[in-house]
Amino acid sequence: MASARTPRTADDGSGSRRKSSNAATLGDVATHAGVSPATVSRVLAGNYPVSRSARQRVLRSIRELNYVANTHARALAGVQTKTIAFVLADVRGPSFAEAAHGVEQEAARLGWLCLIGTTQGDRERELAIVRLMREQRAGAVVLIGGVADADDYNEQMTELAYSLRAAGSLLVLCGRPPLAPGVPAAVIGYDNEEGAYAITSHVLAQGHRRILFLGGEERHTTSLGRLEGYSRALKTFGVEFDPSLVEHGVFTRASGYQLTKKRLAGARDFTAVFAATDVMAAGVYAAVNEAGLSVPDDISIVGYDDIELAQDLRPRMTSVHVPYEELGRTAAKVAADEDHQREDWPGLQVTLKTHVVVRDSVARLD
Amino acid sequence: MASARTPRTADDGSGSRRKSSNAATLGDVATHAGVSPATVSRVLAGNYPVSRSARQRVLRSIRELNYVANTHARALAGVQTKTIAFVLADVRGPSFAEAAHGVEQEAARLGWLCLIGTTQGDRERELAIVRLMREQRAGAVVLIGGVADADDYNEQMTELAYSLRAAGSLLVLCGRPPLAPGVPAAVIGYDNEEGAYAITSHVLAQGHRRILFLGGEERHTTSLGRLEGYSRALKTFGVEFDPSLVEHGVFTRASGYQLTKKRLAGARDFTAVFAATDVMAAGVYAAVNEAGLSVPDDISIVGYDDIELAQDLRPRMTSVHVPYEELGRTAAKVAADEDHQREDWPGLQVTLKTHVVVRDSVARLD
DNA sequence: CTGAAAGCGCTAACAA
DNA sequence: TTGTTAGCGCTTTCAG
Repeated sequence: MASARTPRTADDGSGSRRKSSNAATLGDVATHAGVSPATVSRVLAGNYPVSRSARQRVLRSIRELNYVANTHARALAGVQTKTIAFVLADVRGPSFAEAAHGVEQEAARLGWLCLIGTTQGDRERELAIVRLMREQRAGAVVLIGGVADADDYNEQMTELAYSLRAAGSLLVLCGRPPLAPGVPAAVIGYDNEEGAYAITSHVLAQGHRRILFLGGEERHTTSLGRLEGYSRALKTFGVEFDPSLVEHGVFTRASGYQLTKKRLAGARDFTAVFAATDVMAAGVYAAVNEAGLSVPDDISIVGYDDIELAQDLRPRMTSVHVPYEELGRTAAKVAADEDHQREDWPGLQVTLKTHVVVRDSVARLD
Repeated sequence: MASARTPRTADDGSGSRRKSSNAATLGDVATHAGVSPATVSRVLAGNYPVSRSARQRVLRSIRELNYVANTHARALAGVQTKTIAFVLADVRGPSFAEAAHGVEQEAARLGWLCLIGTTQGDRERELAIVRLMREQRAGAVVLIGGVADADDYNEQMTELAYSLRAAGSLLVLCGRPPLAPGVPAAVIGYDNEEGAYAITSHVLAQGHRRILFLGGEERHTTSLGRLEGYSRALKTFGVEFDPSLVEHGVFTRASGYQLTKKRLAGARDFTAVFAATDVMAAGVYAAVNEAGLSVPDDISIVGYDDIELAQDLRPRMTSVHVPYEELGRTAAKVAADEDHQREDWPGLQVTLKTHVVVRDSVARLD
């Protein structure tokens, strides 16, 4: 019934400074149930013996007062907040979304909440957000996707890793290269280089020798890794690496489109295009079609990520499958595992496998 | 350089019970700067006069100690946390992602943090998450996308709206029908019915009379709205509504594919398909192609949402454009606006416009 | 302009 | 089994 606290109904409206909400507190529940706050806390936590009758009464009071525990108070009192923060460049990227979904799913399954922040690929903003997350005392901070590498990147990230750990939290790098050994961070990745090597090899095996590589920003770790795989495959096949066949843009459809259009306007000195992401590849398709050329007869195209879109493009696109959802899921699992709080936690590095999915976008050159 | 605080390096490992992190607190800063905690707080808040010299010292100490304010403590002390929670069915839905992006962008611009939760379209889970968000004392809770309407839905959501408001928070319904008038919630929407009416009219105007409607779950508000627009257009054109031309599934590519495949296996008694979402429509394309039929010569297809994919399908798909990003942006703006905390806040309802984007997926029947 | 002190709501010793 | 009692880190009166 009426709680013991003064109901601020009638006397309200005359600006009482503190706008404390009138939600029931643990103390209210205790009073209502005729027990001490500690007892209420104990039935809530369920980690301590409480008599049946007391528990019953408390539970009833909770229901009647519509009590909801205050997370902040709880956090302040020293309980690790079960929230895992994840940070990515842009929720709209299908592969990011897939990974985010994995994180979200697993986190929910484990009863964790997710905090999300996006950076638009801006390093500064990323750093700022991670700091913000630390301020929120998130149980872990998961960074999804590559970044534009810069001289001070490693240093700053390393510092963040330590600072997070000092706060009982954990830095999880997801789809991004590891920091120096010994730095307290978990790395959940897949091999960009390997996948790119495999798919480039596939294209080369079909007889192509002039393959245009469309990458993201020049120092973007993901782009870099894929470019390396590309050039290693070239080497394996005894084809000389031609820097003029490498273009840099960003990981969007528009960028893939622009870049391709530009190249198509010049001498057509390539027979295939390897777009660093499927999304970029969609732009390549559009530009090639617009130029009145056919895929794969005139230009072969391959992508990377194997998002759903790859099956909707016509002809269906050959791509490198990356288990993004599992990546996210694993990240969440690691984040939620309290093991990493142990003094002697050895760090963790998981590398997931990728594989080429062959479809119809590469022509055999004879 | 070296901080003044004790580095917990050597003497550690002997399990100190409370695993309080060694992060600097406001008190530490105060001591370091030789002022009182209150002064530090004032400097931080910047809402009260503080002498130049004191401010200088405090600022320096903050920097030197690498101090980060504890959000939870702050929240507990009564400051509204600048976090806006948003809840959606699945981050992977491109239209949701777009809206989420809008929320995120605007929130970031305003200095707010985003909390995210996904429901997989499960009503129970949605309710649970909103409660969780309330527990987090989020400044606002934004619900993105429709839900499967049920008898008690309105009642429960209304209760939530009041309970959120009581906690100084706000319920924002985004792309979902309003609750009863007077309920303290903001509604940012677009007209599902109108858009569906427009695009169905377009198809009818091209001479089609038998249009298969592929919807989501039967009581899903979004699906429902679109179905209504569909049947109203039919009526306008004097075409009788045929329930056998309506199929229900879920808003995924796979569902669109299955449904279409099933219908294609039977008598082909339709010349066009209106998929309730573009994502479903992609599945329709796949099934139609697989059956050896051509779009739009054999089957015309239209979608709804106008996501990027619509331009990548071949032929490019006619669809209803929904300003999802703006939807999200508006939601965030409303959420962050403290106006809604006023006693006499009148509620808010915004309806954004949609429009049909005509591409190449509808054949003219003569 | 500054400091002391009283909480915000909860948890976790420590006693009983 | 239960209650009492300190805090967690910050904000904000209320006095200087």
